Amino acid sequence: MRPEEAFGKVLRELRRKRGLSQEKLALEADLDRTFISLLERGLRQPSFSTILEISKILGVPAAHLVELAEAEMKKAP
Amino acid sequence: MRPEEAFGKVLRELRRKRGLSQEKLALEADLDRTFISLLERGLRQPSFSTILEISKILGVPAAHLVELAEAEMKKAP
DNA sequence: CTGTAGACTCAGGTCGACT
DNA sequence: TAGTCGACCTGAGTCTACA
Repeated sequence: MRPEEAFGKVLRELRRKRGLSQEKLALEADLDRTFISLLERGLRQPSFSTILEISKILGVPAAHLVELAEAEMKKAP
Repeated sequence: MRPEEAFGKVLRELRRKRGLSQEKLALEADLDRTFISLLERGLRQPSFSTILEISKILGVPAAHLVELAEAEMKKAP
């Protein structure tokens, strides 16, 4: 599983767990809604600061987001 | 402290602790030496996959790298 | 609410050369 | 060994619009 896919999967799971729409998340993270869509589908990858922004809104440390993505990648290398 | 600076600081510390030159790190991480230089000085920020590559060579989980950078940012917000 | 597409800007990342 | 410069190319991130 590629990094973008792993990140996208984790992002979608956490966002839904928070009951947030892509639009709401995008708005609060100061990003574009279409970009969140691309990220979740693994078609784009985030930069470091984007990871920080998103994790901030999701209410988890960025390290945790990354940890989940890494774990996801190890499932199906 | 901006994200790029925090990441750069942590990167430089870990790299030196490993006794690696920028060039060696760049070579193994499949990146450019000048880009490592820019990263360490906080003039550029890494993408997600770049964080993964670098942490792999440094022998730490990417989550740990991010964690250290986050901690660095909290020192002087 | 989300996926998608086109067009756009700017920064991520490369490369060669010089200090 | 590391910093820097200039040119270059790709991809991160935006915006509008439509299904």
